[in-house]
Amino acid sequence: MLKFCSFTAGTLDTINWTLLKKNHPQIGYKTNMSDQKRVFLVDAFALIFRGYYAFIKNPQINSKGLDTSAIMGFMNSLLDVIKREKPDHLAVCFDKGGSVDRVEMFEAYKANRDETPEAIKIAVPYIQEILKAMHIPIMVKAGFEADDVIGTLSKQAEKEGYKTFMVTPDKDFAQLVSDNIFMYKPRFGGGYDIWGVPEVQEKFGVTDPLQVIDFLGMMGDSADNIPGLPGVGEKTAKKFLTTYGTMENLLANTHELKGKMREKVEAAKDLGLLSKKLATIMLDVPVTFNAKDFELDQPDMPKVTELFNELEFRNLLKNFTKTFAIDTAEETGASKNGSEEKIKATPKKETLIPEGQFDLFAAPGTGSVSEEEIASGFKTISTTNHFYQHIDSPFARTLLLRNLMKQTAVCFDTETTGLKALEVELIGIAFSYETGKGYYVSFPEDQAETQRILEDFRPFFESEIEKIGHNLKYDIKVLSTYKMPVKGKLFDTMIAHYLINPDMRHNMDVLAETYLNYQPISIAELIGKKGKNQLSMRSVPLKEQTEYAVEDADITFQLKQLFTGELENGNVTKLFNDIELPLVSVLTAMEIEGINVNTDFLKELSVALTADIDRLEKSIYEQAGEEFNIASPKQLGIVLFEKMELVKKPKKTKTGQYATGEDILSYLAKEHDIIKDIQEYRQYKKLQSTYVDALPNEVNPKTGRIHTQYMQAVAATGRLSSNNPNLQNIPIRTARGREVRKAFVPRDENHVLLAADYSQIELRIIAALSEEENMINAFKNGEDIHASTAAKVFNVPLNEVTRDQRSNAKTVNFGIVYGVSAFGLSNQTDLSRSEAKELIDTYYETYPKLKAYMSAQVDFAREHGYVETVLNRRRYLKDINSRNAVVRNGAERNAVNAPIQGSAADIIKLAMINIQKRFEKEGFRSRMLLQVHDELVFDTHKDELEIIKPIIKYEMEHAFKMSVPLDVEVGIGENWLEAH
DNA sequence: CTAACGACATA
DNA sequence: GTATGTCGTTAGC
Repeated sequence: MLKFCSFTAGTLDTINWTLLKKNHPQIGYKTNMSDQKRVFLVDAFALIFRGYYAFIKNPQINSKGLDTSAIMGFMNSLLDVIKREKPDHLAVCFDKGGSVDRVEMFEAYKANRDETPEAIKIAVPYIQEILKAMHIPIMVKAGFEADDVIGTLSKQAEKEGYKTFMVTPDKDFAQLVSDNIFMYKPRFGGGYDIWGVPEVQEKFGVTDPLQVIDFLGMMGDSADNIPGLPGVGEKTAKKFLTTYGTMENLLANTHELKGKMREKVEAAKDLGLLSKKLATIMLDVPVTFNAKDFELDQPDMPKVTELFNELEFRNLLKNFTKTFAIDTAEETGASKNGSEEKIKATPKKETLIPEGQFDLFAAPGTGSVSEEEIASGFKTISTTNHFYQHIDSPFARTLLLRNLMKQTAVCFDTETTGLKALEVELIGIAFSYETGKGYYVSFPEDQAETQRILEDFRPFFESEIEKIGHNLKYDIKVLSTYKMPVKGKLFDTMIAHYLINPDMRHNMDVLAETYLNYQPISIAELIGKKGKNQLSMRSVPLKEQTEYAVEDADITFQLKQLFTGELENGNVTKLFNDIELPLVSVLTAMEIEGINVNTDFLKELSVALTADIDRLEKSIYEQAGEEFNIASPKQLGIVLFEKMELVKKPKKTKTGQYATGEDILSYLAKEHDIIKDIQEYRQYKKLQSTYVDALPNEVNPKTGRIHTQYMQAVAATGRLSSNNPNLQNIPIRTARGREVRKAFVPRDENHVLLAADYSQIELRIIAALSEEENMINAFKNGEDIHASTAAKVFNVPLNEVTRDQRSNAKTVNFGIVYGVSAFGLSNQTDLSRSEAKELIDTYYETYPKLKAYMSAQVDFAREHGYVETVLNRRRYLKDINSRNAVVRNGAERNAVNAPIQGSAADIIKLAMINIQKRFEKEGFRSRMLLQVHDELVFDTHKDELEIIKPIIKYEMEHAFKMSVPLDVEVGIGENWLEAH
C-alpha cells in the first residue's frame, strides 16, 4: 500500500498555499515550502482538554450516555492536521505519571489543578485505540510530560534535517521554536496558526525563543502552578526581558529596580530561578527519534470504522473516509485534486440564476464542498449554494405573497432594532419554505411606510398556513406592536429542541452546527459584539441583511424537518403539540398584557429603606471600629474573622474567602450584636437594589406596565423561568420584603387582582405517583399534610403535634421532593446528623411506597437513561451510571426530583391553556398576567369576578386527573399581597 | 468592559 | 438536597 506522503510536491503546494492565503494572508509560511521532510508531533492532552472545553456548553453525549466531547475534539483537530498537511511523519505524545523531576523540584507543581473531568479520563483509552487502528505511533515515557518528549524529539529530528511541527495550543512550546521547529496551533472550529521565530519574537517581545523560558519563569503560569516572580505579570515580564534579557541577568541587577518592585523581586530570587527551571522543557528524555517509526501508514479502515461507529461519530467517519478516499483517488490517478472529487459526489444542478435577476421559482442549486469546509469541518453560507432574494418592490411583494399562500408551511424570522420585542422597530422579515431558498422583505425607518408594507402580508399571517420559527414568541410580539396577529398552527424549533434535549442550549447557531453541520453567519460579525459599539441591524447593507436573515429562516426550516422525527423518537410529539405550542400563544398574550405597578409606592418604600440602611451602616461601622464596604463579602469576612475574631476556625468558600452567607451569620448571631445588623443591612440592600429601585425602571413607557419575559426553553425540568424583570421571585417571606407585593396592583379601579395557588402540588404528585395510601388519604381528608406527617412519624395524635414536630416534618416533606440526605436535613433543622437519619428512616417506614417509588425512578433512569413526567416530558440523566459517587448521587436526586417538579409544571401549563381558551371563548375582559410555578395571577374585571373565580379554580384543579385531588386557593385583593 | 463569584430572592 | 434570575464586587482582559 502506498502512503499519504506519496503525492507529488506540486499538487500539495497548490492546495496548501491557497488555504494559507485564505486564512492567514499575513503569514508567509507554508508547512512544506522546501523539500525538507516534515514531522508532526501532536501534544495529546493539550488537544484533548481543548476539545473537551470547546464542547463544555454542549457536551457530546452518545446514545449510551458516554460523554465523547474530549474524543471528538481531539479527533477533529488530528484529522484536520492530517487532511491539510498530509504529513509524512507523525506521532502523538501523551503524559504518563507527570514529571517526576519537576515535582521533586517543587511540590506544588501542577498540584492545584482540578480533578481531571470524567469525560477526559475515559477519552484517553479510546483515543489510543483509534490511534492504534490508524497506525499512528503513540509516544509515552513514564515520568515525563508530553512537553519534554516532544521537545527532545524535535531537537533530534532537527539534527537529522527534518522540519518539525509541534501540534499544540500550549504557549510554553514557544521556547523550542527554531528555524526548523514550529508551533502548529489549531484554532477552534478549524484553521491553525503557525509560530516560527518571528512570531515568537513578536508575541513574547524576545529576540531568542529560548527567552520564552525566562518570560514564563517571571510571570508564572497558574495552569501549571509555576509561581513566577511576585507582582510580575505579562507586561512587566516583557519589560524585564527587553532590559535584561534573562532571569539571571535580572536577578543580578535588581539594584536598578525601584521601590516595592525591587523589594519583592529581591526577596524572591530563589523562586525566580526555580520558576525558570519549572518552565524549561527538558531535551534529554530517553527517547529516540527514529524516522522510520513515525512514517504515516494507511489506517486499518474496518477497525477505525468500527470504533467510530461504536462512538457514534457519524460525521467524523464521513470526514475520515472522505480524506482517505481522495488519497486513493489521487494515487490511482483517477482525479487530480480533491475538489474535483467532491463535485462528482454532488453534481451541480443546471439551474443558474443570473445575478440580480428576480426569480421566485428557481430551484436551489447544490453546492460543491470547498476548501473552507474542509478547513472548519462545517458548511457555511459560502460553501453552500443558496438562493436568497431581497424583495423590495411592490411587484416583488405581490409575487412573494402569491407563492407564500400556496404553501402548507412557511418559516419566517423578523429582524429588528433590538431585543425588547415590545419596544423595537421592524427592519425586515425573512421567509423560507424550501431548503436553500428564501426571501427577505426589508422595511424603511418610516414607521407608517413599514406598516403599509407589512399590510401586504396580512393575508399570510392571518392564514391557516403553518408558521415555522425559532422562538416565535418574540416574532409574534414584535408583529403585535404593528397590530398584525399570527394565526394558524405554529412550529417553534427552539421549543422542539427543548423537548428533544432539555439539558442542551437551544440557540440556532448551536443547533445548525449540531444537526446540519452548518455554521451560520455570526451576528457578532455583522454588528459587532454586544455592549459597546454594537451597531443596529439597520446599518448593515441590505445585501448582507438578506444573506443573514434568510439564512436563519432557511436553517430553521431545515431544522423543522429534522425535529419532527426527533420529537417522535423522544415520544414528545403530543407534549409539543398539545402543551408547549399552545402555551407559546398563552405566554405571548401574558407578556403583551404586562402588569400594573405603583411606582410612587415603590419610591416611598425606597426612601424608608435608605433611612434604615444608613442607620444600620453607622451602627456596623461603630461596632467594627472602622468603615468598610459591607456589601463586599471579602471585606466583611476580614473584619469579622481577622479583626474581630468572632470565631476560632471560620469557614472558607471554595475560592479561599471567608464564607459570610446567611446560614453562617445566623449561626454567629449569638456571638456579637453586629451580626444582626449585618443581616438586616443585607436584607434591605437586596430589597432595594433588586426590587424597589429596579422595578420602576422596567416599566414600559408606552404601556406604563411591566412586561416580564417567560423563558419557555430554559429550565431542564419543564418549568418556566421569568426575566427582565424576574417576577417569579418577588419577596414574600419577610414582613419588609412582602411590602414590595403591595406595589403590584390591578390595571384600574374596575379591576381587582386575583391570585390562585396550588396547595402542596408537588407532595400531592409524589403521593399519587407512588400510590402511597397513607399520604393519599391525608390529602383526601383535607388534613394539614405536615401536621399529619408529624403525627405519623412521631407517633402522637394529630391534635398533639408540637410546632417543632410539624416544622421538622415539613422540612422532611420538602426534602423528599428534592432527594433527601441526612446531611442536608441536619443542616436545615436543629437536628444532629444521626437524629436526621433516624427521622428519615422513620419517615420511610411511615410512607413505605414513597421509598419504593424513589428507588424505582432511579432504576428506571439507570436502565433507560432518562426519567419522565406525567405528560412524558423527558429529562436525560447522563451521570446516572457514573463511577463517581458524588456525580451519581446528584443524578439520582434529579431522577426523583425531575418527574415531580416537571409534572407540576406540566399540570399548571395545561391549566393555563384551558383557562386562556375559556377566556377567549367567553370573551371575558379579565386577563391572565403572571405565572409563579404553582400560582397564577389575574387582572379580574369586577363584573366578572363571581363567574371567573370558580372557572379558574375548576380548570386548575381538573387540569390533570390523579388519584389525589388537587386543591387551589383563590384570593382577591387591591394588590398582590392582599390577594394571597 | 466582561466573567466569575458570593449572596439572596422565589417555588 | 431540586429549579431559577439579579445584584454588587472583584479580578482579569
